[in-house]
Formats: sequence, structure tokens, C-alpha cells
Amino acid sequence: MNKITIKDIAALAGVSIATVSNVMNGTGRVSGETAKRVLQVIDRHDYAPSTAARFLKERRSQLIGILVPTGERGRLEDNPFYWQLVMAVEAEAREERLHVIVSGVTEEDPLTFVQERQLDGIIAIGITGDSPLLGRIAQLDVPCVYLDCYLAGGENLQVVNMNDRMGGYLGTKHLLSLGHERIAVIAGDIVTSGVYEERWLGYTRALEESGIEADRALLVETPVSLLGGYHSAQQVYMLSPKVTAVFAFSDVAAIGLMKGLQELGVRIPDDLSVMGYDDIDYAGFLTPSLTTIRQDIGTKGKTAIRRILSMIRGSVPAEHSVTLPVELKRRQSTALRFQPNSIQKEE
Amino acid sequence: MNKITIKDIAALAGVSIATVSNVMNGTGRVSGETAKRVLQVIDRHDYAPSTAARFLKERRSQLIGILVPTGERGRLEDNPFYWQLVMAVEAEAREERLHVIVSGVTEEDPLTFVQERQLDGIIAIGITGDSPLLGRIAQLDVPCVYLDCYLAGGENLQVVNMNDRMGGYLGTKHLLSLGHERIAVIAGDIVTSGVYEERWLGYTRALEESGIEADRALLVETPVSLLGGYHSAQQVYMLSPKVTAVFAFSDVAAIGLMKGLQELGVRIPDDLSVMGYDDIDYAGFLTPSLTTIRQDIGTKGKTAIRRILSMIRGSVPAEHSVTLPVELKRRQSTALRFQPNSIQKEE
DNA sequence: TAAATAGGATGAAACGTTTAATCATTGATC
DNA sequence: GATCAATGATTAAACGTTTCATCCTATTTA
Repeated sequence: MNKITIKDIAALAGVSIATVSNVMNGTGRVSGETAKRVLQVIDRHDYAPSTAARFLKERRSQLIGILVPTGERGRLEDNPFYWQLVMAVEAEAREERLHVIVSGVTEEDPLTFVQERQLDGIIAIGITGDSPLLGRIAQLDVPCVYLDCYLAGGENLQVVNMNDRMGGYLGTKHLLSLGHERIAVIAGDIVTSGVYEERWLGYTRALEESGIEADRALLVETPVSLLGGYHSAQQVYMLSPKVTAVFAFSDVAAIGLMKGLQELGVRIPDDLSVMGYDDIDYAGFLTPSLTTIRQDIGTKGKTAIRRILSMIRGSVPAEHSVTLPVELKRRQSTALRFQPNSIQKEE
Repeated sequence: MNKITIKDIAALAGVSIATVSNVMNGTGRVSGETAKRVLQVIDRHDYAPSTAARFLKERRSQLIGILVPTGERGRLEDNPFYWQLVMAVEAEAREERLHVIVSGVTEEDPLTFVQERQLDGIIAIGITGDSPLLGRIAQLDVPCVYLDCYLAGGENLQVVNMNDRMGGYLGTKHLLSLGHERIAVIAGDIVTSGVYEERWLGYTRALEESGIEADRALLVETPVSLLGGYHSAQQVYMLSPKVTAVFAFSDVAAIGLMKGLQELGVRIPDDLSVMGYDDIDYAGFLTPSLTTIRQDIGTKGKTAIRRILSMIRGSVPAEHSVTLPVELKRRQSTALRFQPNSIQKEE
């Protein structure tokens, strides 16, 4: 069953292939009569023009790549966050008749496919300031928007970030306002990841404003995952009761942490306040529900794809980077420091 | 900055384009000498051959489509499950040098892009027995694997399902073994969705084996989501205390349900046992942790893509459909019926 | 010495589109 | 009646590959 081509349609409709092409694209001049006939033939044989041929001619692909960091065994990172992002990007893209390729980037052969497939644009997520990818992408000369990236020399790159520093600041302020002064932090590797570093900077600034010096000993660096959070419960437990609150820089880690703490007999928020970050859907449905910093991933994705689109159309947005707002979402997992009658912990 | 093509490489290396092509693909006969020279030139200009041109010739795309159901506003359905799937599929695909397009399918123009882009294969998720898509896909004549689909006349279609009936059966057996006899069920629309219907059939069979007749009044049909589960808590509450256990056919709904119940003062599992389905990552990290039916999404995805690959290579797997095993994951949210001292509920 | 063979490289067609340039027909204008 | 303009449709080049058939040159074989 050989694929039907524009040539077949032309023959069947008794016109030239140019006319068929013109009918499909609304270009050139075609009489209503002919157009109708051609469309009928197209419809009857449900013919669809080959994008390979078209894009070969037009030198583009109508394809957007989402470059997702890979974790163990070269797999895409396991975080529901990415699906949220894909959802947002795909929705916008589909409206513009673009499609979305989701791909992990590995060390060996990171990006040749971008070039080979002539992607119209790419969205790169979570690239750290010193990554070699950065140079590669620049070389490619493809419209690119960086998401959640804090880049060293990237002044003229398109960057879309959430206001991570503000998030760290808001969360810490909230805990301070509840009377907490020694606040532990759970985060991924602070040094290499701009996102967590920014949140940490917000954290320290808030503390400073209250005349408290940030104490690196209260920082627990752990993989950002349920298990990572779970395992760090032990360390947090050792820090208590001097430490009365924990700020986890990720909801996922916070959920693991809470589980771990509860198993150790710690009551949340009575004994310890826990604060998350992201406001993933589950945050509001935990017991206790999780106070967190909300970032609107949908907006983030939408902003990214919109910028890609305007870059594709040749109009580079005026401002290079945009920082989207975050918001404190107060729930049950944070409370005033110490119940009056529970100043000392049982040992 | 015009894209560099095979022609440029040929000119620079002082050979014909045929030779360049041969060098790249290891076809034809090329001397080691020439090969080296060509490769150098390719490397120096980091040239990457255009897939559009290549695939135009080869009549394929090295592209796999994942067709995701769309929910409100035409967006991809919001369920972390899909990301798990994409992760698995993408990993396998990348090894075979295929790429993955994620696309929602809408009513208006469901699938022309499959044809236009000449996808090498598609993975269709959650298509119900009577969907018009089914016919369209068959028409396309593209290798397709159906995931989580119970199809009416689909004897010769490639279907990969989990053993949903067994899952329903196992979960119900478990609850029965704990002494529960009136067990409510929370599910999406049973009629149209094969998956939930199967689980329901497993449920009724288990009951029958204990001489209990399934009671349709104990079935709460609700959207499969956190909020859906949350809202159904009210109905479940009305059914208690005669009903002593709930089987939610989705973890996501179960999580919402538990939250709702806890807000109503119901203790889990003391007052009511709750059982989920899927074993999403969060299930083990809730308080109480959720007893559930585990399905291995990674394996599901891997199986699907493997079958696609063999279909692409022309060898249609012998058995048309495969059913993967599920497993009971016992945790804290289910317990023996009634504490001895709490036979009657306070009213 | 002539013919056959093998290795190495090339020419050109084909893949299915788009599009600029061209052509043919008809009706309007001078 | 000749020129022009407008309309409708066609021809052919181009896009960047792959690949088959062909060609050249040196070496081996008869």
C-alpha cells in the first residue's frame, strides 16, 4: 500500500501539482471550482502532505524540543514538575501547529539531534552556570529559552525563571513571623544548582533582616526526592529541639521529610514546622497540609513557549530574562513556635 | 549564516557527495584515507545531516508519537502517571535513536499529524472501546500499540494492559480477609472506561467468592483526581458505618479521599480502611501510608515501545495482547474491621 | 599481452514538496 | 483590431539526502 502523494492527487483531480499545493496553502491563484474539486479528491483519499518534503524545502521543522535533565541510567528526571511543564508547552504549541519533542540530553551526544532535526526552537531546563551544554547550544544558533537556569555569562540569553530568591525570602519570613529562629534547610546541591542557591540567598537575607546569622550547619543537602527527604529526617531530628522549623526547598523532599519525621514521633506542626516549595498538587492534600511557596508552572511553560514563538518569528523580546512571581501558600504544616507547655522535648 | 550541507562538506574534502554519504553511513566502499579526511571536515564544521532530507528519501521519521488523552481546554491530562510513561518510552527510544513526540489528540483534527510527519509508530493511551479514534488509527496503517485500552473488536490489535481485573480482585480479597464486607468503590466513569470496569469486575468476583453480592449503591463515580476523591469523602461518610472500607481505583483519588475523610474526623484505618490503586510514588509517604495495587509503569512503557520497535522492523509479535501482572502493596491504610470497642459510631 | 577482477570513487535519479517564472485565455481599453 | 491587464493554471528548479549504476585505475589471472 504505497503512500499517496501530491502527484497522485494532481493526477486524480486533473490539475498540476502546483495547483494542488496552492489549494492546500491558499497561495497563488486558483478558481473556486478547481479548489473544490481538488479538496474533494484530497478528502476522499485522505491525503496528507509529507512534512519531510515540505520542511526540507522550508528549512524548518515545526518542532520544539524540550531538553530535560537526565538522572540515573540516562533517564529523564522523575519529577511531576516536568509533566506540568510539558502540558503547558504542548498546549500552546499545538495551537500554533507545532509539535513537541521531549528528549533527555546525555553526556556523549548531547544535541546533534537538534541540528539534525532542525528544531525550530528549544527549551532547556535546569542548566547550571558552568555546563558545557551552554556553549553547544549557543553554537547551534537555534532559538532557545532557558528555564530555571542561572547562567554565569548569560546576559543576552533568554531566561525564564521564577523569583527563587523571593521564594526563599518569603518562606523564611513566614517562619520568622511565627517565632522560629533556628530554621533548617533541605535542598539539593546548593553549589551547582542556581535554583537552590537563589532560594538559599533569599533565606539568608530574611534571617539577616532579623539580625540572625545563617548557619551553614543547618543546611542539609540531599537529593531532591521523596526518599532524599525521608532520609534527611534523621539529621533534622538531631538538630531539634534547637531547630524548630524546616524549610525544604522542594515539596517532594518535604513530603518525604514529613513522613520520616512522623515515624520518629515528631508532631507537625506542634513540634516542628515544615515548609515546602513548589506547591505541587499533593501539597494541599497531605495531613497536615503543606505550607509552601507556590510557583505557577503553567505560566512558566506558557511564557517560555511564547518567547520561543516570537524568536522564531524574528522578533526577539526586548528584555532578555523574565522573572515570574511566587507566592506564599499558607497551610497547616507551619505553626507558632512552641506550644507553651512543650518547651522541652522528652528524651 | 547559511546551514552547511553535504555539498559543502564534499567540496571541502575534495570528494563527491556520494562519498560523504557513504562515509557517514558506512555504506559503499571508501578508503580509510578518504574516510578520515571526510570525517575531519565534518568534525571541524560540525556538520549534521538534515533528517528532513534523509527521511524524505527513506520514507520514515524515526519518530514515535505518544498520544495522550486531553482533558479540559484541550490540555494533556494532568496525571503524574504520564510522565512515568514518557520516561520509560523515551529512554528506550533514545537508545534506538528514535525521538518521542508527545501530543494530545483533540476532537477536530485528531491524527493528521501522524500521517503528515510519517511517524514510525504510535502509542495510544486510554482509548475506550467505542472511540472514533480507533477507526482513524487503523486507517493510518502505522504501527500502533494500545496502552490501557479495552477494545471491543480489537482482537488483532497490539494491546498492552495491566491485569486490572486481577488488581480489583486482589484488593478486594485483601479487604475481605481483614473482615470487611461492605466495601465502597471510588472510580471514574465505569461504563466508558474499560480500565475501571475491569477493576470493578475483579471486585465483584472477589465478593461473589465470599458469597456477597456486589451492591451498585456502594459505587461512587467521580472524576479521577485529587479533588474528585476529596469531594467523594462526603458520600463515603454517609455510607459509613455500615461500609467499613473503601477501594479507590486510583491512588490520586484515594489521596483526595483520605484528606476529605480526615477532615470529617474519620480515622484511617481505625474507622475506615482505604485502599488505593497504582502505587504512585507518594503512596508510601502519606500518613497513613496507602495500601494499594502496584502496577509497574516503567515495565508497561518498556513493553509498549519494544513492541513498536519489532513492528517497525516488520516482525509482528506473536501474541497480540499482553497483560502485565499487578501486585498488592500492603501498607498502613487498611486494617482489621472494627476495633473491638468501637462497634458503634458516635452520632 | 589481453582479459578479468577488485577497490575506490562518482553521476544522476529519486524522494514529495514549494515557489518563482512563465504561459494561455479572456475581457476590457484605447 | 491591437494592446493590456487580470485571472487561472503549469513548468521546472530547488531543498539535502541516499543509492544504484557506472566509471576509472591498478592488480591479478589466463
